[in-house]
Parts: sequence; C-alpha cells; structure tokens
Amino acid sequence: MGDERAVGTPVLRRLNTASVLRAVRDCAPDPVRLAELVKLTGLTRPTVGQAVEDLVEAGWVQHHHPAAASRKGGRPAVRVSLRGRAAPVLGLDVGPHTVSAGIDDLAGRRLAAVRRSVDHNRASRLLTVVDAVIARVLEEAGFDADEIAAVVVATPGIVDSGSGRILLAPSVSGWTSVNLSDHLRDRFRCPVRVENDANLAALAVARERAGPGTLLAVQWGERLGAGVVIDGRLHRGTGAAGEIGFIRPPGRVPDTDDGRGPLERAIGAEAITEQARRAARTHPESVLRDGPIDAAAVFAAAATGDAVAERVVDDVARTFAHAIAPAVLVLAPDAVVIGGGVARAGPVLLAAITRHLADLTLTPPDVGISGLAEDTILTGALRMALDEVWHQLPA
Amino acid sequence: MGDERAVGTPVLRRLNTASVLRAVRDCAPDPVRLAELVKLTGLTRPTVGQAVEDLVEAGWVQHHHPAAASRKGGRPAVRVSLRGRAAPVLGLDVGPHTVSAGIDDLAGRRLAAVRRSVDHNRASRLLTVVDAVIARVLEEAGFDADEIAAVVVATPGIVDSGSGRILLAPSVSGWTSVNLSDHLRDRFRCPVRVENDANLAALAVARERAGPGTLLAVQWGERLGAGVVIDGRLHRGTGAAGEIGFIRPPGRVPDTDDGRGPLERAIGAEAITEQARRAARTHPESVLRDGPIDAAAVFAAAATGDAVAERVVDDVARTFAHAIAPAVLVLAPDAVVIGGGVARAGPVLLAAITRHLADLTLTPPDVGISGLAEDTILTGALRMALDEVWHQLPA
DNA sequence: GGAAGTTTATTAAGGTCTTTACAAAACCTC
DNA sequence: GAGGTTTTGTAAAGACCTTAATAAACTTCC
Repeated sequence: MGDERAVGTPVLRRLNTASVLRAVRDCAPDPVRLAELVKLTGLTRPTVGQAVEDLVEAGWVQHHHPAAASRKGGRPAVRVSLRGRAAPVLGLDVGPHTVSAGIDDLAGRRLAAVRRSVDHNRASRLLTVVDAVIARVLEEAGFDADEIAAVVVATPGIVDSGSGRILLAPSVSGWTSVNLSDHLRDRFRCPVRVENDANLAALAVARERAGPGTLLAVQWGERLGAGVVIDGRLHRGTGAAGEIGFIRPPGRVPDTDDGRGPLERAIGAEAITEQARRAARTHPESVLRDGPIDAAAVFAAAATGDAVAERVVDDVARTFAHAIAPAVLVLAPDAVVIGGGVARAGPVLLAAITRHLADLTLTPPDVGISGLAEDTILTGALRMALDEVWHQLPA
Repeated sequence: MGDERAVGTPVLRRLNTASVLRAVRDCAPDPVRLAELVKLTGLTRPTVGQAVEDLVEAGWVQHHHPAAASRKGGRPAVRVSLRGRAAPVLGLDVGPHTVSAGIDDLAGRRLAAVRRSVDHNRASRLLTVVDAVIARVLEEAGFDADEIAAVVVATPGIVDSGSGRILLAPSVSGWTSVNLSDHLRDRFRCPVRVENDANLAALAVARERAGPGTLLAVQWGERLGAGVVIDGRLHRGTGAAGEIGFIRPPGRVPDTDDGRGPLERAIGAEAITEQARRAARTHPESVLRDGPIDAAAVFAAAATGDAVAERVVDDVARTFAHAIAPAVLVLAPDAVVIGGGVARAGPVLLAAITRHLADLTLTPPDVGISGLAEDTILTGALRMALDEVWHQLPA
C-alpha cells in the first residue's frame, strides 16, 4: 500500500503474469484451457500466451498434454494447471498434548499429514517431537527441507509476530525459553512464522466461510482463545489480540495458579464439569448424578431435557455472552464461530448463547460451530503459509 | 484487491500520474520543484514532465511562475503545487445541539467553517439549519454546490453505510424518519456519505497520530460512542461497530426510557454528576457540597485532592475500564483515546483508567486524551471526504 | 474418405508508454 | 562576459500490449 515506485514497462508484464497465475490458481486442481484464461483475466491471447510461457519456464505451472475428453470440435486446447510441487508449504500445530504437521501444495492439496501425541509436555521433549514430526512429514511428501517455500507454526500462548518469540505460554512449562523460531529457521531456507493457535484457527474458519466481513473465531476447550479476522486478514493488534481467556466475567471466579485467565477458570471445559458436579450433588434427580461427568456429558444431558444440566449450560452460555458482548459491540462481527472441544456441545449451547447475545448487543452476530475437524489449527497454519507464498510471487 | 483486469500500456500512465499527484500532495501546501518529484517518485524526468502536464491540464495542479527565492544557481526550476480549489470537499457535523460545516481544499487547508447552535432538536428544524449552514459555508468559501467533490456528514446514531439511512438515533426525535442522505444527494452532484459521528472522530484522531496500528477512540459526553481505526481505515463491522454505550457494566444501572445504553446511564456525564451529588449529600466534608455540580466540577475537585470526588472519579474509571476491557483484550489496540466533554477531565480520570486497565488486560494500551478541539468530528468528516476524493483520482 | 466448420495457436504490424541520451536554456559566480 | 551549474526540453530506442490476419488441428457431416 505504501509506495509503488519506479514504474516502467516491465511491471506490466509482471502484473499480467501475476494476474494469469491467480486465475490458474482459482481454477485450483483442475487444468484450465488457455482460452479460458483469456476470458478470466480479460487479457488478450498473445499476452496470456506470453505469461503462461514465462510461468511454465519458472516452474509455477505445467502443461497437460493429454487433452483427453470433452472435445467440442476444433483445435485441441493447450491446458495448464498449477504445478503444486513448485512451492510446497509446511504447517505445524504444536499443542500441549499433540504435535501435528502437514504439507500442502500450491493449490491447497494436502500432500502429507502427520500427528503424534506427546506424553510429557515439557519443552525439551516437545522440541524433539517437533523435529521428528517434521522429518516424517517431509519424508511422506517426498520433499527436502530446502524445497519448502514457507513454514507457519501454531503454538499456544502469546507470540511476538516480529521475532517469533513466544512471550507467554502457561500450558507448556519452559516453552517461553525455547526459541522455536530460530530453531526452525536453521532447518529451513524459507520464511518461518510462529503464530498463536487460536489466530490460525480463526484464519481457517474465515477461509471456509469465504468472502469479506468480520469474524470472531473462538477456540473453547480447557482454555479459551479467539482470533479476529477482518476481510480475510488476521487482526493482531499489538500482538495479543483475541485473548478472551483473560476477560473477567461478572461474579466470583476461583483463584488458581496455573496461569489461566479468569474466563477460562469460569467456563473452561474443566470449570463446566466442576459446575455440573456441584449441581448434581444438590439435585440428585438429575441424570448427572451417576456416571463420570465431563463437559460432553453435561451437554448431552441438557440436550435430552435434563433441567439441572440445562441450567448449567444456560449459566455457562450467559457468562460467555456477557464476557464477549463488549467485544461484539465494538467489533460488530458478522459471525462468532466456536471451535475446540466445547464446540461439540452443538445446538444446546449455541441456542443459549444466541439468546443471551441478542439481549446484550445491538446487531447480534450469527453464532455458529466451526465445521472443521480437529485439524482446524493445522489448516489455518497451512493457509497462512500459502498466503505468504502467494503474497510474494514475483520472487 | 479483487480483479485487476485488462492491463494495457495506458494504465501505466494512470499509475504514474497518480504517483506524481500523491507526491505533490505529500508536499502539501508548499510548491515542489519538478526535479524534486523525480527523486520522490523514482520516475524519470520525461515521465514526470508528462504527468505534470496532464495534471495541470486536468486542473489538479498549478504552476508557480515566480520562482522567487532560494536559488542555488542554474536554470530556474518549474514549480508546481496542488490546486486546492480543484476538488473541495464539504464536511458536516450534525449534532443534537449544534450543526457545523467546513470546507477543505485538496491539500487539507480549511477554506471555510461555520457553526450554528440549534434550539430545538426536532428533526425538521434540524434539517432547515443544515441547509442554512451548508449555504453559508459554500458562500464563505466561494463555491457552488456543484463544485464540491465529496460530502461526508456526521450524525449521532447508527447509520447504514450503504444507503446512508439513519437506523437509530435516540438523541434527536424523528431523525430516523428523515432521509438525510437523499436530501443531500439532491443538492450535490458528488458522492454523499453519512457516517456515525464517533467513527469520524476516531478517524480524525487516528490521522493526527499517523502511522499504522489499532486505535479505539472514545467519544464521552452525555452519551458514549467509539470508533475503531485499524491501520488508518475505519472498521465498521456489520455497521454498528463501536457502540460502547450499550455495553452492560457490572452492577445495577438505572432504567431510563430515553434510548440511552446501560453504560451511558452508568457513567455518562449526567450520571457522573448525579453520582457526585449523592456522594456530597452523605459526605458534607467534600468541597462538592456547595455550588452547582457538573462533571467538570467533579474532576476539578478530584484534581485538588478532594477524597469524595476522588472516589467518584475512581468509580467511574473502574466502571469504564471493566466495560471496555473485553474489547481491549480482543482488539489489542495500541491506544485508547478519549474525546468529548468528559475528556476535559484530564489526567485525573486518565490515571485512574490506566491503573484499572493495567489490572484487566494483558498488553495495556496507551490511554490518552484527544488533542483535537471541539471540531474533532468535523475534522474527521472532512478527512473521510478527502480520502474519498483521493481514492477515486482517475476520474 | 473428404469437405466444411469450429476452436485455438501463431505471427506480424501498429500504438503507447517509459527510458536513455543529448542538446539547449537560464541563472549565478567569478 | 566567460565558465559552471542546475534544470528543462527533445529525439531515438526499447519494451510491452493490442489488433488483425493467418495457420493449425480436430470433429462432424455428407
């Protein structure tokens, strides 16, 4: 957005070539006829031809010689498609319990994915697992580390987006003293970015929704985090944007010393089960009285109409709604999407939150559940890595 | 960001001409030598020469024949400057008590400004005053309505940014049924935009600070509103972003039927005086006991060390901090800037808010007072109008 | 099996724009 | 008034896109 300096004729070619490449990408995994590109880009055929030639030479796209089926008569079209292997990206999700990695090609196809659980969440052990997982996923996809075009790592805690240092990570002991960023930069010859996991989950959710608008994507499990995506771009603020776990909800909150924030202590997965347990003790008529209680059980009970469970869920929903209402009023997001473990609660929780938010805000956002599976964060990391590659095309 | 279609050689000229025009603008009121533009834009002299020629022809810039002083020897330079009168913009601030208007030229120089107070804040009367103020400011600046290049109107309430309709405006009775946007579009031949006043104030404050980052600018008087500016661009969300007046603060809030939000009823200017009045009754040792009390008096008393006043101010600050803390956690703004009537409270209030926010947030933002005078909103409106003009240069 | 028709690729000429290079102008200083 | 300096102005060259015309390759129909 800053200065667009030194404009000579050559930039035209770069502009147009980029335009053609974008068009090829938008046709994603399918090969596209050259004539199609002419229509898509609005450029003329000779220009497109030149651009494609350049792109093939640079290795970004490849020809599809066998123009097999669906002929309508006429000279067979030259068809090209993205050469995915030109710039594969690596995503990494370093959680307190599991480490997963994935490699996507330029078109967003998943070439490999690895998931490994960690027994002890000590930092040193974690780092070893990270290295092992990276090695495995590279092998599975058949790439050398030097071929990777961008790396994005998701980690819990607060990350300084400039240096990649982890500033605060209560859930992994010793994690802040590990310079993960430098560690990885030694292994790869490409940009390495470390980013908060909730932020990346938000990015993944936003991409799934597509289109512009403001999104508040909440990760809700033992802990609570959120990411803000505005018109497809992640909002970082001074760095710690989206840390909803530290919102102080109304009412008393138990004091703990594990670095969790007030809202996490009030309505994190653990707090929900604890609340249900207390309620079950004083209300033995509830189905919650027997069997082990966890958050899923509470939501299941509420779904079947158990009054005690319903009250707990409503309480949780109200606390959550009150906590985020000020942010919803300030941001006016189009949607609030909930992911993470608690998201499996489904419609019961959703309805309660929607109801309370309607009371507390002027233009209540859509409240929804993230449709993505467990690898939301990993997908977000890969998405951001792809963005990085696409952003610096003219390399 | 969408599609940059149909790139031929002519776009180069447009691009470079725009680049030169930007450079001329950045030198703002001072005329600039042609050779200087060459350095600033990175283009070559013939290119700059051509561009300047085009711009002069189009009326955007003008020559400065008398190359008077500061010669260093050599052929006298051709100097050009922005022809401010080429595209004057009109800003309007329609408040419940006053209507003000201003006209800026392209370089941001204030050519005229008019302010008029309104006795009855009935919508029909207000509209008459608006028309009169517009006529007056046009006359003062010596322009015809058709010459204005952009109009931005600030109004309290929630505005649909697409249609310009006012959706909610409790402070002016009947204001929502007036189609201000259409009314003005009939008078001007240029784009007319209606925007929430707090949003425009935020824009003005953000421009004063300059540079990127996230800003939460609060307007705090009888009512409370805010605007969010991210990297220089106003954030609207679904339309009602920044409506902090409707945040529900902890504790009981008096119920009124005047359309004000809970936070406004709790710590609006009126609520502050009411709170002080109550405190003075039970604490006759306070200096607040004698003389008429208004918000300014409370802050003044607190500044001199009056304990009762100090407690009131601290209460207000705590309520405010608790109310916006969730939004601060989610947005992680670089700064929270307070404007409006209460902003005159100064350091007393500021210090208290800063203290409380430090407790409630992870990366506490700078808390400051808006340095702009009473015409913050008007300045913001003019700023946005200028942006509009600059955004659509290639007209 | 050949001709017509259709779709696409290729090639050549023309125009616009920037760049490079060079010459002219205008002013100051000595 | 000569020399120097800074700037403007002009012409030729290079790069790129576009229009238009031509050639190619394949399907379909007769």
